[in-house]
Amino acid sequence: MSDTSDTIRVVIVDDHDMVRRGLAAFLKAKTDLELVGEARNGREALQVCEQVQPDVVLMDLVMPEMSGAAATKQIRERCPEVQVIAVTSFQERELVQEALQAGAISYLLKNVSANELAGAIRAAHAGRSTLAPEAAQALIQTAGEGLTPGQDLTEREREVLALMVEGLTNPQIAERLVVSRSTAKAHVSNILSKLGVSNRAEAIALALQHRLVT
Amino acid sequence: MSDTSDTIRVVIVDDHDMVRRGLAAFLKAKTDLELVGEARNGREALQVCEQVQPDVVLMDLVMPEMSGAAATKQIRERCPEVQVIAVTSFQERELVQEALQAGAISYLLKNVSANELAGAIRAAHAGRSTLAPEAAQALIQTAGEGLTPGQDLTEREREVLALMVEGLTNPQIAERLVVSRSTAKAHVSNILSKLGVSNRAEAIALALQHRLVT
DNA sequence: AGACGCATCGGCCATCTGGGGGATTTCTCG
DNA sequence: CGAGAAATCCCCCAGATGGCCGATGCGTCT
Repeated sequence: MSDTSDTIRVVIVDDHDMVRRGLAAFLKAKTDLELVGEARNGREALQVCEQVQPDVVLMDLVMPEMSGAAATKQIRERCPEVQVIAVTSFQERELVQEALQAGAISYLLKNVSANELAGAIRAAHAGRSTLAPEAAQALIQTAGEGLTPGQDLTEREREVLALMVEGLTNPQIAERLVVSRSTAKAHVSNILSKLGVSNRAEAIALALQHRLVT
Repeated sequence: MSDTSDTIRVVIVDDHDMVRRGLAAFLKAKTDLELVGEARNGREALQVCEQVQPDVVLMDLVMPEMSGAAATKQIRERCPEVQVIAVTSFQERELVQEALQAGAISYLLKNVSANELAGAIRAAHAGRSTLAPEAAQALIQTAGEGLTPGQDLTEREREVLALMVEGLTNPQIAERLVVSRSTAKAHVSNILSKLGVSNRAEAIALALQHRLVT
C-alpha cells in the first residue's frame, strides 16, 4: 500500500532494548531503509513478519522463547520472499552453520560498521549474500574438519554420551539404561571410535566444547 | 571546565558499533546525561577515562583486547571517583562476580529499558548500586553454593586439570609435566577431592561448565 | 531374500584409575 | 626456629576402562 518500491522494509528482531534502539536509529538515518516492525524473540518475529511482510529481517540468534535459527526457518517457510540476515555477537561454527542452514542469506557480527550493515541489507534485498569474514572462516574450518564431529552418533549413543558427561561410569550407565555392562561398554566404545578419541575424558571434553549434549 | 555539575558525564565502552550507537542515541535524549567518550575495548577505555574523567562508565564485559573486568579494575585503581556500570548480555555467575569484584558498582543486562538504564546511571553517580534481578539471583546462587567450585585449586593443580580436560591420562600428564606417575596421580586425586567429585569424568565436565580452564 | 545398521549380550586381558598408606624437599609465614 | 602448605616420589590393590574376539535378534532398504 504505502511502501514505494524504492524503500527496503526492515524488521528488527533482538531481545536487547539497546540493540534495537541502535539499529532503529541507524535505519532512520538511511533514506532507503524503513523500519516497519520489531520483535524481541522468535515467536514475536513470526507474527510480525506475517503481518508486515518486510523485505529484510535483521535476526539476532540468541534469544529466549524461540531461537533465531528456529524463527528463521519458520519465516523462510511461510514467507520465502523475506530475506533474513543473521546478526549476532558470536562467531561459533555451530551458530553460523545453523543460521545458514535455517535459511539466513547473510551472517554478520554485531561489530559491523553502519555502512557495512546498510550494504548487507541492500545486498540481501537483491538476493546477494554477505558473510562476515569470521563467519566465512568458521564455515571453511567446518568444511575442512568434515563438519562437527559426532554427527554420525546414534540416538542411543547420544544418550550414553550425555550420561558420560554427567560423570557416570560404565556400570552406572548400564544401571541407568537398564542394560548389561557389556552393552554400556559397547556403546561407549562405539562413541569413542566415532568421535575419534581414545578415552572418555576426551569424549566428554569434545562433547561439551561442541555442544553435542545440553 | 565546561561541564556543569548538573550533567552526568558518561563514557561508553563496547566493541559493537550498534550497541554504542543505541546507547549514544539514548543518552542524547536525556538532558542530564552527556556522552563524553567512547571506547571499543578495555585498553581504549583506560585511555579515554584518564583523559576525560567521566562520572560514569557503561562497560561491556565481553570484549577483545582487554576484558571489561580487567579494564574496570584498572579504572577503579587509577580513577576511584569514576563509577563503572557493567552492562552485558550474560547473567552468568562467573561474570557477575568477576565484574563486582573488579569494582563495578552495578550490573545490568542489555535488555534493560531506557528508563531503568537512566535510573541506574543516576544512582551510580550518587554512589548507589543497581543490580539486575538476574545478576542478584546469580550472586545469591553463588553464595548458596559456597562460590564457584575449584577456587582452592593450586597453580599446579589447575595446570593438571587443563591437561585432564585435553583428555590426557595420568601417565601422559606425568610425561608432559616431566614428573613421575605418582605425582601426576597425587595431583589428580587432590583435584578430585577439592572439586568434590569421584572421577575425572565429572571433574572435566565441571571444569568446562564452570570455565575453570581456558 | 539378503545386506546392513543398531542394540543387545558374554568373556578375556592389558592398562588405567583412584584410594590407602607413608616419605622427602622446599618455601613461606608467624 | 617450627608449623604448615605444596610438590615431589614410592608401594599396594580393588575396581573401572577400553580393545578385541564372537554372538543374537530386529528393523530397514534394496
